[in-house]
Amino acid sequence: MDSRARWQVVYDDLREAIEQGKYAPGDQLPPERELVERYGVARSTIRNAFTRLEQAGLVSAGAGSVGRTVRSSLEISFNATKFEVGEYQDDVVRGVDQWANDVEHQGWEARQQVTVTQRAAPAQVAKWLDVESKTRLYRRRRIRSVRRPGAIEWTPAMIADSWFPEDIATRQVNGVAPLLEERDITMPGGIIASLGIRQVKFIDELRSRMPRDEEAELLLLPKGTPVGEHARIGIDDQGRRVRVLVSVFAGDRQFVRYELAVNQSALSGNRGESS
Amino acid sequence: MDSRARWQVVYDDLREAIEQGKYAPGDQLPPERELVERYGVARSTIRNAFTRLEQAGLVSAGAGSVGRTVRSSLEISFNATKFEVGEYQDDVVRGVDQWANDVEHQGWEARQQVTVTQRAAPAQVAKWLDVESKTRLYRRRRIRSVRRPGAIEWTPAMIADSWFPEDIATRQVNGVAPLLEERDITMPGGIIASLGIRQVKFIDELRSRMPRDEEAELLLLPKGTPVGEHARIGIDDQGRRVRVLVSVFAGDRQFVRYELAVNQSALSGNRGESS
DNA sequence: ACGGATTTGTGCGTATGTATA
DNA sequence: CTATACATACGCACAAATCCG
Repeated sequence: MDSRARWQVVYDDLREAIEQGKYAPGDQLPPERELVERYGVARSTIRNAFTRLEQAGLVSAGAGSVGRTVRSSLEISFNATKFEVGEYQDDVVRGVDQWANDVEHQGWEARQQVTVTQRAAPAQVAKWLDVESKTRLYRRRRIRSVRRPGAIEWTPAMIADSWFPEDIATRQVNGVAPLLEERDITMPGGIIASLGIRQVKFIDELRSRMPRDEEAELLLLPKGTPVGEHARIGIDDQGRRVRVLVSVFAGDRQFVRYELAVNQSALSGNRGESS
Repeated sequence: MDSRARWQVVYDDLREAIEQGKYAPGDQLPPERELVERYGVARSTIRNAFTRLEQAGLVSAGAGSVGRTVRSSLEISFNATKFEVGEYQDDVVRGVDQWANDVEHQGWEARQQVTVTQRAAPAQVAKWLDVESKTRLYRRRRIRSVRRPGAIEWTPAMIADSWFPEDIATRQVNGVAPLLEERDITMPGGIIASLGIRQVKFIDELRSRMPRDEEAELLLLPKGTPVGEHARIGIDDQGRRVRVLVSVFAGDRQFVRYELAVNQSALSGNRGESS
């Protein structure tokens, strides 16, 4: 009758039940033992179905009496056009940067932890900055976390790594090199501008990929959760690539937003759009 | 000595070998049977390790003599600022749209298959278009594929679904409704403009998520491959949301690119950027 | 066109370890 | 401490896909 594999029958049933809301986000799913009885199959078959539900991002697991539960998504947006490019009004007095500002407008509390290290450029970073691979660079890492006001637990939401060539990272203002300070810093116009660098253009690249092991650990990612990678390359008025900001965020917690005004003259001169 | 689980020893060894290039993209990995002997563990333990390598996107599998192979990435970029917004010059005579144009500049051949259906708005689409859920809409789907010149096989790269309200989808030019035509259409200024609609603003949302079953099938995604979802909402001069273009692409084949000019006046008036 | 060899896919049963409430 | 539930691990058997001669 049913040509589907046994694990797939279980998979389809559970998936349908979840999508129809019979199990709400956070609900506990039946334990393996119970499904073994209900379907009359081996435990490994049930586990196969669950493994795939985890891969599909619908279910997460924890040993003990938590069992398997339906995943929920937080859906925080991050506006990449307002960020740096546009009209954001930040609060230097409160020491809040633009990401935090954006997130707080959506009803979250935000914080970040900063670490600065010197290290050889990974291949991809070298390509972005247009330098030799393994050039010594400075990496300013910010682990950004959010929580609902009143909540106790912080949820890590983003790893934001800025990479700088040595001469830029070590530039000083008033006797200190702000990019090397391991704390949350805000400066009028942004740190980079305060160092006398005029960024005139950004190139953004956005990718969807599976996390590296380190990222999965830092972001507390359940198995099978993809990440978004947002790389912003800053180019100054000399055409030099002065830094790249690589933001890695959990796909189930955050998305990126752009707002673009249509260039009417370009559009009318344009030809052939097959929307 | 080694507190790692047995499967993890195998996982770490293989992962390191792949990352160090001992197995190049496309290379075949040792079969399960051989690793069972080498490590002296059960086959299910080896399979556990491989399952996680597949989840991490490093390895893909196929029964028979193909065995397990190291995955490669194609890395096609897709410029979201030039697309519709910017200065692209397309070729109406050749009937090439902007996506194809972009891809062909990177040395690929491109084609797309178009299907148009009428259907109830899914919840997410309804939110994007700001209409009631289940409103009848038209969906214009384009399956976009690429290949290297000279190659035989087409690789599906993107599912591009445009959703329109009924009154817009059925609008006619010269007696035909171009949005309902199931073929590749290009028009001067784009189809939408030719229908008398002036889009003045786009809102783009980008997400990283696991594919739905249908998407995995259409894009021939190996297990554990995430997708990028790029939604472009078009807003006309009345403030109406006239369409949403939802592009779903394989994370291992394509990424999105934006080029942004920095608004210097906004930036200098801006305060507090903690790059 | 077919058959055999290889390799992964599916499935069973069982046992023990580990995390959680 | 204990019951529950998932994690890891062993071994076995047969099915299905693929490639090659």
